[in-house]
Amino acid sequence: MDVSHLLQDLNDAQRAAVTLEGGHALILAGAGSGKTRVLIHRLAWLIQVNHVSPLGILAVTFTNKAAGEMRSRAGTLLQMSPRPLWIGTFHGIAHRLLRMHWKEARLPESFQILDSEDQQRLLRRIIREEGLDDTHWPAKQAQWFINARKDEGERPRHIEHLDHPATATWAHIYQRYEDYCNRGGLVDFAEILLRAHELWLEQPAVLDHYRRRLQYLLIDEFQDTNAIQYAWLRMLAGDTGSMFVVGDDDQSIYGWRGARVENVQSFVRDFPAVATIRLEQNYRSTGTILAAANGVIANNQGRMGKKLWTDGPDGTPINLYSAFNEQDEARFVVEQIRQWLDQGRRADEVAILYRTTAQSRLFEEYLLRAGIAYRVYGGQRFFERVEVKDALAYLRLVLNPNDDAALERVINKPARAIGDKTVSILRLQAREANVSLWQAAQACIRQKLIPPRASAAVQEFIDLASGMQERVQNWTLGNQMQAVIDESKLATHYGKEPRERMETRIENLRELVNAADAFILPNEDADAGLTELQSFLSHASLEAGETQGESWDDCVQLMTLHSAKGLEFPVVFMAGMEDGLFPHQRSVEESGGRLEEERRLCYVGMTRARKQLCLSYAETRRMHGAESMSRPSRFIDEIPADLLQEIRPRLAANRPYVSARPAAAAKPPTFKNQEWPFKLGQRVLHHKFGEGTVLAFEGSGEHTRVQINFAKAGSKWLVLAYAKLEAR
DNA sequence: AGAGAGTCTATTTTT
DNA sequence: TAGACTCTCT
Repeated sequence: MDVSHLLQDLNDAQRAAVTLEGGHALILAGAGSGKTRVLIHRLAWLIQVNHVSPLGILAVTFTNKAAGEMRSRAGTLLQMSPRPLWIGTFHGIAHRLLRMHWKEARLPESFQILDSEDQQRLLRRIIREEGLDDTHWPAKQAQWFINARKDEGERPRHIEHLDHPATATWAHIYQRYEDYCNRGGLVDFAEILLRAHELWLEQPAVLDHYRRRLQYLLIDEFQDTNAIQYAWLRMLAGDTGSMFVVGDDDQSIYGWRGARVENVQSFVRDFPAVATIRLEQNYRSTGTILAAANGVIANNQGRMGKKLWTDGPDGTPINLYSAFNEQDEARFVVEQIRQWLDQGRRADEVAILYRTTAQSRLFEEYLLRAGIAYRVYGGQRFFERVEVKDALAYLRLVLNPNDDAALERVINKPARAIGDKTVSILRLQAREANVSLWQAAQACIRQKLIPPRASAAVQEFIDLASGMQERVQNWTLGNQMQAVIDESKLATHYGKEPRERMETRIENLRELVNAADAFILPNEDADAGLTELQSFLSHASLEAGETQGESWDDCVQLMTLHSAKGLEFPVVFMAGMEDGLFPHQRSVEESGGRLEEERRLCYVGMTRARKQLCLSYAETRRMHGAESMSRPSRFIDEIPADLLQEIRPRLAANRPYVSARPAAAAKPPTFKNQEWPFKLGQRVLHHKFGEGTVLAFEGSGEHTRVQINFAKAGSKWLVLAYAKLEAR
């Protein structure tokens, strides 16, 4: 067979990686070095050259998006259906294992997945139920504690230092939470991984089956694996499996949620004869951008070592803008984008990256005002919307009435006179008898433990749910969804909200029915023995859907530095480059390599840019309602100075104090007071805001601002130099 | 049950 | 400062 297509267009290092003979491999793949390409070509190489059965390969990624891309690219390259390949996220694959081996994993067949919101609600309830004060014991922290333990593979019984009172309490909450989950057949995200690990630990026969079958393991973004994921991989590989691991220690930015860069080093230690290959040639950025990024990351200790290079052009210098405040920064960035667009370039070639989500707001404001289309990454996803989750909760009850999380969510939604009082009696009963709320509810009615009125209401709810269960059983998913929404009368619940809010909710429910209608049971889920309903619900939790269904085309991209990982843009703005914001204060204060992680984040951000990179910072920023001054990010100092070019506006905004920084560029001509082109009270015309009256001037020289009362837009302060006012 | 007042908190996010 | 959240009162 001709396999030249597998090696064409690969550089030497890439080729070496793809064609490695057996054994284990660590591919240290720098940003933009063709990492995904190597992974996919390796996969194809195994099949087409080494004649490995597609069934013998497991490829693991972190996000559904990455898994999807890998699947489709593999299909294209191999010219075959990627169906038999096991490609998926850690969670997706672990989930599949649990579905196939629910008995061995000691789970009920219809176990449900709790997303983090469900988990947090459940925890809040447990904490209150335990009589703990939830200001001292916040659910969020409990969630953090439990997930961190699970990520380390620890059950409550494993937790030591029970003599430490706080830890003892958290462990106790963990235990109670576990009881709840087991009772209702509920599994959170961390639990999926932990269970899958325990499944193999406790069922040698199952492990043996998969060890024999999956001999070739390809892992993407290895630097993001946590302890349990690594343990799971090691277990699967055993002594015979072959690991092909791709990652970049310099792009490890998820330490705060349990990722262990050390796994990269451990890998080399734990597996024999690991071949290490570095991919350092970069196909994305200009020489200048790479030199700058290299300069920054070089300040980190204990790296595996890697230096990106390109045989492309050096490109333009990195721009640096020192803004007076955050408003000025946003104004500047948007104006730069305007200029870019005026050159006839596309908006979707531009990204604005920032450290914290809150920073997006100002940019949105200014973009909106400038009439430039934009898209903000992150935010609420479809299957996480309240109304969608409410409707799904009913569906979950249809599948498994013991799902306490679902029952609690909707038992009084819409209001059916089942108040807190009643529900807490149910909880108490459930806890005492160690049964689910559903069972407890029936017991309470039978034993007359709740007053007659409430009892009737609860009975009504039980009838509703079991009625749904019976009737809906053999219907199509879409009809089930519709029936559940109709019969629950959820719409009446939202009916009381403001009109606009209500309409979107109803619209989303309609969309949910459409999604159910359009849902096709994936083959792998069918193979795992899932019903359509089970599969749909699992999908809703494991891939909560796109953030926004909005159009994707030709918008300026706004996102945090974290969510920019893996993406690239011709033009990148990194905003808020201030010490305290980036690196974030919390990371500076905390020990444990947090600062180095911030530096890696900076490295990730910079290497997103293909042609142009522009950094900006504000000397003063309004945060949490207070004005604060800060100095430029230390990361800026780490960029070789000759690569930076400071951008000065023709006229800067008003500065209340003199910057200590030396001005790099010569100052452009400035206005003097006498040269004000307008008089107070004069009528002026603005291209956007229309006609108005000059109310005041502020500042002088290049800082001159002018206040104008516009007939339509109201009163505004504008920087004179930018306002382009016309006298009337 | 719902409005309105008061309180608290503010890093990053996927599954 | 603003938004989410809780509590209180009707």
